Amino acid sequence: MRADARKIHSHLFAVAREVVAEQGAAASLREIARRADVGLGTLYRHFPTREALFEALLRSALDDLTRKAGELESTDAPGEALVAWFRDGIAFVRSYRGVVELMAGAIDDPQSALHASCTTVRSAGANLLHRAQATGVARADIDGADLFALMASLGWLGDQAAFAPRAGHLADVIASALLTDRHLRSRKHA
Amino acid sequence: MRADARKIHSHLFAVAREVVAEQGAAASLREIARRADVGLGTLYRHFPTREALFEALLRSALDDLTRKAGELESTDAPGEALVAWFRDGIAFVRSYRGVVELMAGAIDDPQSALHASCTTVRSAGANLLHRAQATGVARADIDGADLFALMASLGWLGDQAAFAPRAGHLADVIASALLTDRHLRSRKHA
DNA sequence: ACCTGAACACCGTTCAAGT
DNA sequence: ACCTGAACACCGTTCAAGT
Repeated sequence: MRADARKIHSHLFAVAREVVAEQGAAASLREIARRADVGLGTLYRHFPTREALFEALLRSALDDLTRKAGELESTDAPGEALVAWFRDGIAFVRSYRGVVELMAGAIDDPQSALHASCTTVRSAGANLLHRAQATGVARADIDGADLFALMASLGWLGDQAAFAPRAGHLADVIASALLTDRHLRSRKHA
Repeated sequence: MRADARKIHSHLFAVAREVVAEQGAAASLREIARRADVGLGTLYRHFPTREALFEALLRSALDDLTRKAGELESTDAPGEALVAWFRDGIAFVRSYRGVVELMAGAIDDPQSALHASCTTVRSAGANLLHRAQATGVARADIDGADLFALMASLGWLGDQAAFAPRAGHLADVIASALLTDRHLRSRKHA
């Protein structure tokens, strides 16, 4: 990439982060180009799709989330690790208002620039889930895709003004539903 | 209303139902007017907002849902009634793809034409929830707003192609989380 | 009393023309 | 090699003009 292009790229990235933080994932691409003082075609050249832009915006938070799953696996008990990561996952999908819609559309679409990111998150969660299921503390009738869907639905709740105040509490309710009685009893006795 | 206007009104209603069934709640209003062979301003005259149109489209299904809550209260045990109505509620919010977003926006906005419809649904559910809580079969730490939010989130899952296949199963998982151990034990012994 | 559709202010996406 | 912005095909919403 030419030096001037690299400069525009990072400028666009910074402006996009700002606009998306303000207006959410449905922000107008025209508005981003406008604020960056760049032709609309230039934005498309650097980020050919909305998904490509978000892939860039989310990359570092995504890497953090994947790393976190590994850490929790070595530091926490299976049930606690699963629930803690579930919360981190919800926080991640709430990085930007509306991003969860983009992720829901990408998880089953190999063409999407966000596809790999989404499947990585799903796998990281599936690992923690399987570990918790193997020790009998997580219910056996859900899989990694279910865990991802539940995370997404809680992210969506947080995006809706009317539901956001209760989203945290509902995350607790659902997190507890991931665990088995055996786990819940053992925590009471601890 | 003049006779010709009444005729156009019911024609618009029928065409809107058709287009929305095909394209979801985000369908273009222009497209509806076009297919109805009516000026765009005429659509706006009959249904001044998207919410007003959906209020009309959903009215009868909404009435059914409210009546159903009363019926279940007199025919079913508190826990079973709650869970059965929870499923009906999810089916209702799934009447049309994307309608759940409209409802989420309306529940806390008294200006919305859908506001009354949404609060009616929420109340009907709250009654069944309170009854189940009074007999100790539903967990005490959720309220009618939580129940409504959970229904909405499951409706949203059903709207996402990637999540829809598991939405039914996830509804089971969450429905069971609404109930207490006491209820679940009593069912096992039955 | 009711209907019409042009007008306005926006979108996303593409691509010939410029530097 | 890269950037530009007009062009195209859409939106939602309003409102003067018509019947």
